[in-house]
Amino acid sequence: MATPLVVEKTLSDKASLRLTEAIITGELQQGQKLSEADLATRYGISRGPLREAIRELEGMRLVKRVPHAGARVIKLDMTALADLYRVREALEGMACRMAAEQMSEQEVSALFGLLDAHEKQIEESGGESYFQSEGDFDFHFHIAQGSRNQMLIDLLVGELYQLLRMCRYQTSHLRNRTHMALKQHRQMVEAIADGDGDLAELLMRRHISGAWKSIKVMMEENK
Amino acid sequence: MATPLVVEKTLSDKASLRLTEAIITGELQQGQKLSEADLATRYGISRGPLREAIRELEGMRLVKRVPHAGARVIKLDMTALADLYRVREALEGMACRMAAEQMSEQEVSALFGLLDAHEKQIEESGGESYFQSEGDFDFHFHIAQGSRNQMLIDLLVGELYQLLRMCRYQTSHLRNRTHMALKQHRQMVEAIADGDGDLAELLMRRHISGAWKSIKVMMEENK
DNA sequence: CTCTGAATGATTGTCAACAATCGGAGCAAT
DNA sequence: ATTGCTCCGATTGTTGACAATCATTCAGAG
Repeated sequence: MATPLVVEKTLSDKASLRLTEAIITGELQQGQKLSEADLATRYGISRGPLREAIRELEGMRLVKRVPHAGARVIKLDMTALADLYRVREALEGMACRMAAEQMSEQEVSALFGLLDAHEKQIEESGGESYFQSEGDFDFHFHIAQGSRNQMLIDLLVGELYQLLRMCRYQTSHLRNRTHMALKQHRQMVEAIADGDGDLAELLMRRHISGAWKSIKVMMEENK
Repeated sequence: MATPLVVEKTLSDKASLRLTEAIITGELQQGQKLSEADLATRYGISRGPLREAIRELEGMRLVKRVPHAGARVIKLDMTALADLYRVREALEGMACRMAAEQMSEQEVSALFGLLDAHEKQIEESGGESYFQSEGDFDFHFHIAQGSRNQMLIDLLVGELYQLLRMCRYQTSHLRNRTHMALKQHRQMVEAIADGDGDLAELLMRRHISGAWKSIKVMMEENK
């Protein structure tokens, strides 16, 4: 395959990526104002491309912009997180259903392989949660791909997963339910292997609403 | 109500609105290239704001942009439409469930009033389809609002409904199922009035998947 | 005749200066 | 002391010129 090794990117695209990472990792804190002049000089570009990058982030719902007053990083409060998980429940549920209807056998066996690898990682790291979080993204990413629905894929991978990563950074001190999650993932893949769309969607929705309930109580405890 | 009569908007925001309408109404045809210089002079603004507007449309999935090659209006082919209706099924289904769980009595009775008004319109216009299409938007808009989920509302109203309007313009020659749709709307509102989230979601999903099947066969006939 | 590749024109990407707008400090009047 | 006004600095919005990139054309070699 002759894909170019270096994909030429535009300055605003690069700035968009950098800003995205800065927001997700908390380098730019929630609610913080984005100063065009400051960021432009810091990134060594002019304000033109930077403004376009901010417009792009606005489309990804990472910043909110108000005319003549600038852009601010969104605040992921409880309400916003509740909204996010509800939307995920709907979209990922549908993705899981469609994956069950359309994934090839190879993809399904690749999913099984992924689960085994995750299990191994969890055992080796003694329940260390970081790897499982990465593994969780892996899993959901593959399910989304399996739906064959490009709009669904774009919404999940391009927008919601960024917000989810932001949430994970914020709540990284909370231990997460790795074993429970892995078990649920396995159940889903089995439903997918059976081509059982109804069950696959049901399981994914339970998985996500369960995750939300767990996060919610933990956040209320630690607050 | 003391909303300001003249809302000061930025040039790129105005350009964004104009472009959106131009794309939805077909003034800018599907797949057509957007020339920055041409559009800028036509709208009487410079290329800076116009570029930002295009970035915004990209976020709404109305155009696709490729670096150094410009932006083109998306093409709503069968695949894209199928994807769209599937995503709508998931999101509006969830919205309908949440509306059933959270709408106030006043909102529910307002919904009943809306249905009566639509019925009257349909009878008066003898099944004229245009009003029903507008009425359909009204209905789905109110359901989305009733979910109280801002992310869901933004996704549906800000992105998907624009694509849907574009689709309606494209298929306006096809007669649509006004009476069937009205009946289904009424069933949904009754489920919402009962606070029956399960049923409300089920009905909405059937409503949308049914609409898609109907559109699909009509498009295949007329092709 | 076909294919390669260099010149060229058109289009997009970037920049720095200029204009418009907002928010707050300071001051005066009640 | 508080309210309202004015001015001013800071920030965002806009512009036109300049640089970089792509697509096309056309000349020439095989």
